Amino acid sequence: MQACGDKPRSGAPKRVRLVDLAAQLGLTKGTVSRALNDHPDISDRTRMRVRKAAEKLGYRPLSHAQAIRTGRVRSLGLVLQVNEHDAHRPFVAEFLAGLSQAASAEDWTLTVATASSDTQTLELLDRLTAEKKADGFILPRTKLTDARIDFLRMRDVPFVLYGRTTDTRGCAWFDIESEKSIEDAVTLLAGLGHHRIGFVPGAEGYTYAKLRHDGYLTGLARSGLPHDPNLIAAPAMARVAGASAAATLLDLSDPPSAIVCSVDGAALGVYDAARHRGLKIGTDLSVISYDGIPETTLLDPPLSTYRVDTRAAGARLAELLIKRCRGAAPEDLRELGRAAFQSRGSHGVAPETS
Amino acid sequence: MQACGDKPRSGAPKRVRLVDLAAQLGLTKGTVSRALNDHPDISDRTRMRVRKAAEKLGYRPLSHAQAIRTGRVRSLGLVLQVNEHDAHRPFVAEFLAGLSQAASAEDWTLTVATASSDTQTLELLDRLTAEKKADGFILPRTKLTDARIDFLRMRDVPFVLYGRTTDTRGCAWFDIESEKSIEDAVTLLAGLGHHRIGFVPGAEGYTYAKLRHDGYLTGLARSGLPHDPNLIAAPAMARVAGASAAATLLDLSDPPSAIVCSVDGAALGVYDAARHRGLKIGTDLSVISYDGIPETTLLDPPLSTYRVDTRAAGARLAELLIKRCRGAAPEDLRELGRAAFQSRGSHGVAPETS
DNA sequence: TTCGTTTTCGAAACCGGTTTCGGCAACAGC
DNA sequence: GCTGTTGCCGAAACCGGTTTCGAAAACGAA
Repeated sequence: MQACGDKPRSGAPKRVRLVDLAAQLGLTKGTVSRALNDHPDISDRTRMRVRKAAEKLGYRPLSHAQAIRTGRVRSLGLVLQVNEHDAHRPFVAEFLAGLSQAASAEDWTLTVATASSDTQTLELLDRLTAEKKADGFILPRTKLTDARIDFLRMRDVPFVLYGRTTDTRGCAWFDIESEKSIEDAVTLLAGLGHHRIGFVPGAEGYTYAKLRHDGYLTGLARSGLPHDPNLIAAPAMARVAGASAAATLLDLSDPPSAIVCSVDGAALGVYDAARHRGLKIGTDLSVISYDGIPETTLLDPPLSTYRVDTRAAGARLAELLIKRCRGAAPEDLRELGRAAFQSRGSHGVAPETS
Repeated sequence: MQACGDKPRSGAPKRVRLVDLAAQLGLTKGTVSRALNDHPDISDRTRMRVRKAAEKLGYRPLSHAQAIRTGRVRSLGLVLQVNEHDAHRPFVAEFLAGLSQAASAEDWTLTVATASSDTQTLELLDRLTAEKKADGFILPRTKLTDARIDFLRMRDVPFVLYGRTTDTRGCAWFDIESEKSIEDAVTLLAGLGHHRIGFVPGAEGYTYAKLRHDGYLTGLARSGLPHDPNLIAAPAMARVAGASAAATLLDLSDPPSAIVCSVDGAALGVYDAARHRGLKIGTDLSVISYDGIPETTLLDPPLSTYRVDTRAAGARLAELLIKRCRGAAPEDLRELGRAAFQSRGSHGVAPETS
């Protein structure tokens, strides 16, 4: 039973402020504040006494009241772009879970906004930084040259990339080395006897698209296969574009016996194109893709793909950004991870007719 | 070219505060503040002059500095529960888009946290309200008796339900009348000659699960069909549970010729169970479901389902909650919407052998 | 015992806004 | 011409914390 004044059945128990706590203890609010924030000029005895009283009275500082002096709101910003390709839609929940869980662990929160264009994304970053709704930002889906990075760099606002970029000055990042996975896929297929391996790139401009493209070429080189530009289709992020990309490959006079896709969304379309031509996935045509979206298990046969642990990525990004906001140098906050291959039924040995 | 002091090439242009703006205008900060907030005791001439200067200098108040006096941080809180059933995962991106877009339109932001249990959800609500990280909360997936509602009601914190609940005191809400859709589905199937229509309920405890169950019963009654308790399977939210629920229905001595699912996730499993028994969906067995997740178009045949415009729902909820935070009575903030039927290939006339 | 440190805390300024209060000037009414 | 409003703005308090500064008290060394 906390010693509440004499309001008998007031629904909302009055918030306890720093001064209340101080009065209760016979100290000044400055002293109490320093005690709670572990300043060295407070005796251990007092510090403990204050802690216990704060606990008992349920004192919790208002974050915006702290922010006014410290300048820090303890919040991570995230501007999601939801329009264009809906390919990354499925990851959002997992990504959020990782971010917010890691943020909560440090008593931070997550401020989310969504934009439908690059311009609107910059406007939102502008507003969020101007009003100081967040201390720093997570930038997903980074491009080779990325306007968000330029903007935040100019304003001296901390940020962490989920991806990489060309101009690395002041950049911290966490990224999955998808290029290694694509390279692996090519090597694996070559080992199964495939000589002609097609590739469906991701959307132009994004760093990961270029890296996966590079990974494809590296895989070919490592396997001693020639590079035929005809085997590289048009970029595709989703089912329909994937189908037409696969169509151009399969209609070649010398079509590939295997196709590697940069993203699972495109692979969905590859299945369509193959079905349409009477090709059986896994025997007539091998497909390996990347991402690990839930639909891949629904396909027949299930799609072999490299699965990204999006939740873990989010968690790591949050940790890095918090460190960055606390003053760590961006050069010390650069990490890479790997996707995990899910070997399922969509790839097999090359057909003999090849 | 703004008249900046004399720092020549400083990367970060110094933030302009209220006092700076006031000094520039030869006014006091109190006057400027009142001018910007449209107080009636400021002349139009001054108000205009202040506005223009604020625009020119790019003045944006710090939201946490305002909050300290006003008590409002202009932020909507959302605690997502991501663990248990991953059935709602696909909606998250759309829901967020709706919420944050409507919030942005009013210059508010969205604070998101994720929990993996009911207890953790309450802990997060506790922390977010204690630190005042949000002015109010959106409560998705409401239950018949919901601890979150009790908690927020007790603390006098504004909230809006995405769903309904039993004890409506102090509750504002927006919800889709899914019970009407389920009722429609049953009626539609009965009209196609189905006499025995099975039902796969949603997870127990959630209001929508009970409502959809009610809708099923209403649909039967309206169609003059008898209610056979054997036709109601165990609750299922996802593919595996859906498959086993469908199995028990299909293995009845007098199995249904149609199955209505409370959620699309369960319907995925119904397809599995049907395939396993050599039943052709759409002819041997009709299936109609609810939600409109993307996977439904991938199925063969595509699943007939009632699609919810999750983005629009999010947008409306944000608008309602902002009104609620501004003092509107909860009783005036109660709205209902409808899902849209996507008639696809998974339902048809009842087989004659029935 | 005395003097210089060190420890510990109170007092007050401070952060950047909002809100209250009071007074001056302009204006109307008689 | 004098008073009573009204319009408009300055001055200062205020919100709830954090941080600085200085002084009293405790401590150690000589």
